[in-house]
This record gives sequence, C-alpha cells and structure tokens, in this order.
Amino acid sequence: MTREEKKIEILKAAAIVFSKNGFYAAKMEDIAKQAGIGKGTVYGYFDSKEALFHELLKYGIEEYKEGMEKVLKGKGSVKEKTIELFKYHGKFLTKYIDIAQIFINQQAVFPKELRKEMLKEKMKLFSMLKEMIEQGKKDGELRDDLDEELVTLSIAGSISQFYGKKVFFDNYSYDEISPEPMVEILFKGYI
Amino acid sequence: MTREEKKIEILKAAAIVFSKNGFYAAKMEDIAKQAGIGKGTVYGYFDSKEALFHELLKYGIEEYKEGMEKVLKGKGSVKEKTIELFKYHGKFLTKYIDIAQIFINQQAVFPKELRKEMLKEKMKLFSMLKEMIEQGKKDGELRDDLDEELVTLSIAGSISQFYGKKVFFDNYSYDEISPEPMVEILFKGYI
Amino acid sequence: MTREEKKIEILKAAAIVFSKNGFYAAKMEDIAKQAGIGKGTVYGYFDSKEALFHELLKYGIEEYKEGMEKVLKGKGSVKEKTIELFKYHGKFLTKYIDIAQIFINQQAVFPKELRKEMLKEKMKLFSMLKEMIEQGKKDGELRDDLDEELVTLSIAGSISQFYGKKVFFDNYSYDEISPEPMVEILFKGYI
Amino acid sequence: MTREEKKIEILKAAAIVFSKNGFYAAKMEDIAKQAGIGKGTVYGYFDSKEALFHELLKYGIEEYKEGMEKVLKGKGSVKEKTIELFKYHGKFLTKYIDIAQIFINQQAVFPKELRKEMLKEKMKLFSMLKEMIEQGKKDGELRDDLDEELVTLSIAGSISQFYGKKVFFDNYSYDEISPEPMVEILFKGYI
DNA sequence: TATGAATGAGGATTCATTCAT
DNA sequence: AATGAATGAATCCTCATTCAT
Repeated sequence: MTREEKKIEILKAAAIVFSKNGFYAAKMEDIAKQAGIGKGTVYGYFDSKEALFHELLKYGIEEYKEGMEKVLKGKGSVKEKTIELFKYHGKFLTKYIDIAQIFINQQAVFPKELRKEMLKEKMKLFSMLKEMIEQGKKDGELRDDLDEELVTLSIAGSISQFYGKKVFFDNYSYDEISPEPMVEILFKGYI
Repeated sequence: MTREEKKIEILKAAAIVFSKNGFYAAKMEDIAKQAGIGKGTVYGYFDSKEALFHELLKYGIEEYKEGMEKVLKGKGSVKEKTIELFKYHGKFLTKYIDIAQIFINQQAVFPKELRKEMLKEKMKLFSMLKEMIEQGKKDGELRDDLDEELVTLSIAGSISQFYGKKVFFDNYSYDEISPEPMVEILFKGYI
Repeated sequence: MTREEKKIEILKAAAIVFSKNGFYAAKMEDIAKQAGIGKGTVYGYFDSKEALFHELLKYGIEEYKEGMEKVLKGKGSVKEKTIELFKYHGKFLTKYIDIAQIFINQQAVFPKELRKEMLKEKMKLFSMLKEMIEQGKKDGELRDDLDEELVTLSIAGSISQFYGKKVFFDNYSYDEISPEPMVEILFKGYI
Repeated sequence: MTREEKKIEILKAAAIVFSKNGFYAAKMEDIAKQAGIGKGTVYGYFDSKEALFHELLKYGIEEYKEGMEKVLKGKGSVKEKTIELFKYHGKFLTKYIDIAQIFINQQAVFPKELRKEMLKEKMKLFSMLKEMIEQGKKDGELRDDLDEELVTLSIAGSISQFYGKKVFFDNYSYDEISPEPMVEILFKGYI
C-alpha cells in the first residue's frame, strides 16, 4: 500500500469516528483502532487531530466537486442536469455518509479560518450551479426574467432538504429515491 | 430578577459563547463571565454543561415554533404566508443570531439522543408547514397534483439557503432583504 | 496562607522533586503530591512546568544575591569578608540544598534564553565580588598589582569546589566546616 | 571503517546533539541524522539512549584523564605543571567542547548511580592532582604547612572558573588565553 | 548490517465540577 | 444564594525502541 493509499485509509477511519461523535469527542486512539493501526502511526501521516480533520474536509469537498463538475459538463437539458445533480448528491451521501454527516454537523469546530475556507468552497459550488442556470436562460430553456442566484439557492436548498429527509429521517437508500417529482415541482412551480 | 429571568440571562450568555467557539471549546468560566456571574453560580441554575446546552436548544426551538405558529394562524393566502415565513426566519436569525448559528453548526455535539430529539422537533415544524400546503390545495390556491411533502421540503430548503447566503455570506441585515422575488420563483417555477 | 506564601510552598516542593531527578524526570504530579495539593492546583499558580522551573531559579538567585550583598556591605577586612562569603555559601547550600543542586546540575535544561539569563545573573555576582577586590587594593590590603578578575575567579572557583567536596562528597554539615584555612591559603599563596 | 571507529563517530554526533539540547530533549533520530545514519543503526552499536550517554561520559572522562596523566608524568616544577594543566584544560575544552558542555551542564540527568560514578571519577582526578602537590611539598617547592586537599580544590576550582569565563562568556579561543598570571596569583597569594 | 515505519507507554495540560466560605 | 480555589479524570502527542525488509 502506498503512502497516499494509507492516508486515504486513515481518512476513511477518521470519517467514521468523527461522524459518530463529533470532532471533540472523537479520540485519536479510536481513529487508529478503526484504521487497524497504532496511535502513533496516525501522527506519521497527519500532524495533529486538527490537521487530520482539515484534510478530511478537503478530501470530501474535492470528491464532491469532481462529481458535480462531471455532471455539469455532461450533455442534456438544464432539467436533466438538475435531476442528475440530485442523483449525484444522493449517491455521494450514500458513499460518503460519514463525511457528509460531518459537513452537515461539524462545520463550526474551528473558530474562523476553516469555516471561511469551507464557505469559500461552498460558494465555488454555487458558482458552478449558477453558470448552468445562465446557460439555460441563454438557451431559452428557462424564463429569461429569472434571477440566477435565487434559482441556484432554491435548487441547493431543495437538494439538501430532500435527501436529508429521505436518507437521514426516512432511512431510504439512494436507489429507492426518485428526485424527478421534486425537480418537476421546482421547474413548474406551485401554481 | 426572578429565578426564571436569571436563567434566561445565562442562556443568552451561553448562546454567545457556544456560537463563537462551539460546544467543546466553550468554557463554563467564559459563559459565567459573559453573564457577569461566578462560575459556581451557573451550577445553581443548570446541572451541567450538557444540560445548559440542551436547554438552550429547547429555548431556541420553542421561540422559533411560537413565531412560526403565529404566522401560520394568521390570515392571508398561502403565498402571503410563505413570504411572512421567510421574513420571520430572517427576523429570528437577526434577533437570535447566536442561537441560530448553533442550530446551523452545532447539531451533532451529542451522539444520538439529542440529535434525534432535534430532528423530531424539526419534523414538527415541517408538519405545520405541510398543513399550510394542504390547505392551499383544498382552497384551490395551489395545483392539486402537488406532493405536499416535496413542496414543504423545497420551501424549507429555500428559506434556509436564501437567508444563510444573505445574512452570513453577504452580511445583509434583516430589513435589507426582500424575499418576495424568491417566493415568486418558487410559486411560478423556472420555466 | 496568602497567595504568595502558597507559591513559595510550591516552589519548595518543586525544588525537592527537581533536584532529585532533574527537570525532565520530575513529574508535575509528584511536585503536587510533595506540596500536598492536587495536580491542577499547581497550574493555578504557575503557567507551566517550564515557568515553575524558571521561577524557582529566579527565586534561588535572588535569595543568594541578597545574602551575598549583606556580607559585602558589612564591615571588616577583605579577608574577613571572604571568610564570611565562604560561610554564607555553606549556609545557603545547607538551607537550599535542593535549589543548589539544581544550579549545579540543571543549568542546561533550556536551550538558550534561560541559560543566558542565568549567566548574566552569575556575572552580576562576579561584579559584586570584583568590587570588593578593587576596594581591597585601594585600601592597601591586597597587592596593587593584582588582576581583580583573576582574583575573583579564583575565589569563586575555590568556594564552589571547597563546599562541593565537603557537603556533597564528604557529607559534612555546614557548621562542621571551617573555611579559614582555605582562605588563608588563597591569601598567602602556595609558596 | 571498523566497528570501533563507527562507535566513536556516533559518540561524536551524540556529543553535539546532547550538548545542544540536553539529554532529554535530544532525540535518537537527531543523533542518527547528525551521524549520517539511520535511526535503527544506532541500536546496533548502543543498547539504549542511556547507554549511549553513559558511554559518551566515560569516553570524555577517559580522554581527559589520559591527557592529565601525561602532563603530571612529565618533567618540570609544580608551578610549570600547574600551568600545563591549565593549558591542557583549555585545549580539551576546545577540542571536546560539546562533551565539556555536557559535563558542565548535564551532570544530573540520572538519579543517583551515574552521578555517583561521575563523582568517583572526578575524585580520581583530584587524587592525581593531590599527589603532585604532595611531591611539591616534599621537594620543598611548596610551603610544608599546606593542606594538600585545600590546594587541590583551589587549583581545580580556579581552572574551572578561569576557562569557563574565558571560553563560554568572553568567547576567547584556546590559544588567546594565557593562564600564567592566574597561576602566579595562586602561588604568590593575594597579599 | 542498515533502515525507517510502526508502536504504545507516559506525562503535561485542560476544564467541568465540587464545596468550604 | 454566590463565589472561585481546588481537584483529578481525560486525552493529545512525543519519542525510545522494535522488527520486517
């Protein structure tokens, strides 16, 4: 196993332990045990508990962004892409459920710096979404009086609440969930 | 000052300190100082740090629920009420910004119990919203093929992302934000 | 007991423990036990183990300097004062045997800063001694071709070796040791 | 390179690192790096960190003793030999400055055993010096009412303080220092 | 023989909680 | 009721040592 692969192994173990109890209650020893290695070994790969957490977040964001980019660069109408984004979110949630939990629940463990860094990354994802909306207006697929930012926020919010409810509350698994009706409502409106 | 008023004072101090540093980094001593009292005194009002945090969350939810009920019991169309809900959310965010931050960022400090309790409370708020949607359909204000749950999730998600972006990222104050265009988009759809 | 008195109590306990095994082997828990208090209490008086050690050294130097000044300001010939200095050194060694051990053996626990600070303090003591020699030359008590610095160094070295041997190797107690013959040799020479 | 030569190489590296940081702050990894070898290799030559330190001290003492014996066995008057001893001390300090620093500063890293062993070795050096004084009395070079031990202690103390000041405080190099005036004062006395 | 990745014992430090005043 | 000095459980991290390669 290469050094990089071992780092990923440790990150996965850390995700499980951090997501269970949060950053502070997670013990380095537990993470090591979860990874099947000794306590000191973790420090051979990460400088500190904070550094480990930081890298875990970066890893999660990078993974998410890559998948999202793939969807947005693909072909299809805005509506089709939106559906794909919903599905991708669900898939990510399932695959990286521990990391996802951390993103949802642990954003504030570090006072300022990291929170700002995370916010900036989130805004990058927003920008990508916004570009899709702009293109949809140009192509005549969407009303041209739409405020792109508002549309972006409504989609992002709906994705988050939709899968949050289905996965964490109703305990559905990814492939039992059809986002099409939700996207339909967003595009058609309530009236 | 009555015992109950003093408890509220301590809760407000706790909200400030918890929101700044998160649950674990917040020290009981800091909370006491923020409240202008001695460390030991806090324990005359709350059994433990966890209990204090727990009561703070309950207090925040209760406040939110009361305001939301008032809006929903008021008169007006579903769209008008939705706009009022948006506005109420912004007002709450401004008044209880510290508690709100905690709800956004600190949901996972306790392993399971409290997280579930919070989720249950959140679902109660959802139910209230859902009833409004059902009534709107009965009254013919909304399309009658709408899935109430999906509408509820899209409204809740949009409220959350809309004010999150405006208040925490763009640093707008409550009265500078008009939710009407956002609600318009939700009701009319994107196409 | 005032705060200052309690600090002295802890310093005394620290001196005992530090002198036994050196800075690193000394455990804060042992120091606390020696002082008859809880581990955490030590931190109410000193910021860290290093700070505690630092203050202990400062305290020891201050005590030594005060006694030395008293001797040098007193009346009597240079020879009489030299004898008094020897005696004072022996008395200090007996009273503060633990701190003295630390000065002899632990000067290098901190890389640079503290070592320099200690060296500076030592040089201050040297200066005081040198002034005495200068006065002795002026008064015609000592040969006027003497290099004051060399005399100072020979006295300081002799004091240190003399009492080091008598107290730490031969295990004599302070009042069993007569420094007069040693001083006589220094003043008369070997030939 | 023979096994013995390699041991010396490691000892020299250890001397540099120990003298810089003290026994506890010195890391085996740093010593290995300084010697240009791998961490594990050190353990092929020394059983433990303590053993390495122990052997380093023994090595230093042995080197010192050999040089001192050479001086004492040579020809010349007691005064000339005393001057040679001073000079030898200065030369040793220059050549083995790192080991010398350890002797000055690190005598107490081990509780009792090693400290006693070192003290015993020091006393052996004292005995050699004392024999020289006794011979000087027999030969009529020194007053015959002199206490040999006191003379020994005053010479040893003066050597130590003299070079300590010149080398470590004034930063003189070995060949810039003339011990003759100091020896002159010791033999002639102050009056 | 040489290496350095892996290990885990050990200790400084923090801070929630207690309790004498 | 209010206080804050005292306590010690709990945990991050270091580094001497081992051992598979």
